[in-house]
Amino acid sequence: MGRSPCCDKVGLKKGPWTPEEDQKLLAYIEEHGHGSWRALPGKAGLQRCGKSCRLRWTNYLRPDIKRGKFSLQEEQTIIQLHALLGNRWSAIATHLPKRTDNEIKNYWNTHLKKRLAKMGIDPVTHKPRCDALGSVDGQNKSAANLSHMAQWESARLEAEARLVRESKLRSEASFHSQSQAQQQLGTSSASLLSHLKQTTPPPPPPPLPTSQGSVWSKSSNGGPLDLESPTSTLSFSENAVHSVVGFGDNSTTKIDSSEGGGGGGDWRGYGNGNPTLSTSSSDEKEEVAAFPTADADDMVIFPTTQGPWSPSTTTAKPPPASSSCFVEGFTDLLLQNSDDDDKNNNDNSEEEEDEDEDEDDANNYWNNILNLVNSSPSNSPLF
DNA sequence: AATATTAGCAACCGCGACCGA
DNA sequence: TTCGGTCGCGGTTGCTAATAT
Repeated sequence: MGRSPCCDKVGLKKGPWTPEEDQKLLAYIEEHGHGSWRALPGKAGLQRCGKSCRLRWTNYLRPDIKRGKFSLQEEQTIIQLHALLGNRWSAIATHLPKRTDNEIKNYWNTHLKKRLAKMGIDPVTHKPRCDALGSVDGQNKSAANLSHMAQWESARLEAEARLVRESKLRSEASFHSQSQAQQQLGTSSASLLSHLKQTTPPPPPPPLPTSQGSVWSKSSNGGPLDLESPTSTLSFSENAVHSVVGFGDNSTTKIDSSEGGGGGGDWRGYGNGNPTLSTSSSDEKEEVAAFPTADADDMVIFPTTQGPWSPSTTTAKPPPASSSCFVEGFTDLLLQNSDDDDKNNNDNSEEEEDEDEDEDDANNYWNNILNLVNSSPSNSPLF
C-alpha cells in the first residue's frame, strides 16, 4: 500500500512554533484531548499538520515533561538501555519518566555518544574499539554478551507489550470503572498494574530468592505513574508487576519474586531508570543477581520477531549473574567518564563531589573493563 | 569586534505498523 | 484479504546560541 501524505501541505506552516500556536494547541488539548491528530489542527485553528501538532505536544507542551539537565542516574540508564536496546528511543524513554524519546535521542547524539567515542568505545556496539585496545578475547565475549542481552531484551519488550495489550483487551470493560476512580487519584498506571494482577494469574515466581519487593516500587511522589511515557507503545508501569531491574549506581539487579513473572520467568536486565525509584543500596545483604546461572543449552536466542510470549514459549533462563554484573560494572565505568561533561555544570555540587572522586578511577577504565570481562565465567550462556 | 566553528536542540521527513472498513 | 487512514518511531536537518580564532 502506498503511504498517504500526512497532510495537505499547501498553506500549512512549518518551522518553529510560536507562543500563540502553543497556546492554541495546549488549550485545545486540555479541553478536548487530542483525539485525531489529523483533525486537530483544523479544530484548534492551527495552520499546522497533525503530525507537527502531535510532535509539538509530545515533545514540548505535554505537562508531564521534565526538561533540563539529565541527572547522572538518567545518563546511566540511557547508556545501559542503549547497550541493550540500541536506538530504540521510545523503549528507552519508557524507563526515563518525563523524558521524551526525542530528548533522549538528542542527548545521546550530542553528549553520550561523543563521550563514549572519546573513551574509545564504539557507541553503537558499546564495546571497545579494536583500534583502541586491539583484539582481546574478553572483548569478543563482551560483544557477544551485549548482543545476546539485546536479543533477550528486544524479545522481552515485544512480549511485554503484547501481554499488556492482551490483558487490556480481556478485561477492559470490567476494568473501566475502577480505572476511572484510580485515575482521579493520578494513579492510572497503578490501576492498570492492579488490574493486571487481578486478571492475569501470576505464573510461578522466578527461581530466585528476593530480599526486597519490587524495585519498581512507587516513587515518593508519583508511583508507577511516573514511569509512563505517553509516547511509548509500551507503558512500563504496566509491566512493572514482573520486573526485575536495577543495575544503577549502588543497586543490584533483582527479581521480584513476590509479584511473579508475568512474562514467564520474566526478568529485566537493565537499569533503574528512575532516580526517584527505590533502589537497593550496595550495603544490603542477600542481594540477588538478576540472572540465575544457566547452562548454555538452556539459553534460547530469540528471533527478532516472535509469537506471543508465554511461559511455554521459551525455556530460556535469564542470563547468569556475571552478565548483569558485567553490564552494571561496564556502565558504571562509563559514567565515571562523564566527568568531563559534567564539570561544566555547577548546579549539582553533590554529584560533582562524587565525580571528582571518580575521576581517578576513570584512569583505570580499561583495566576494569578487562577485569570484568575476565571475571565472567566461561560457561556463561551469554558468552 | 567581527567572523568562523561548534554544540545543542526543536522540528521535519519518511517509513513501517496498526487498525478498521 | 485488501486497502486506505492514522499514528509512532527513528534518522536527519536546520536554526540559534555559545565558543574559539
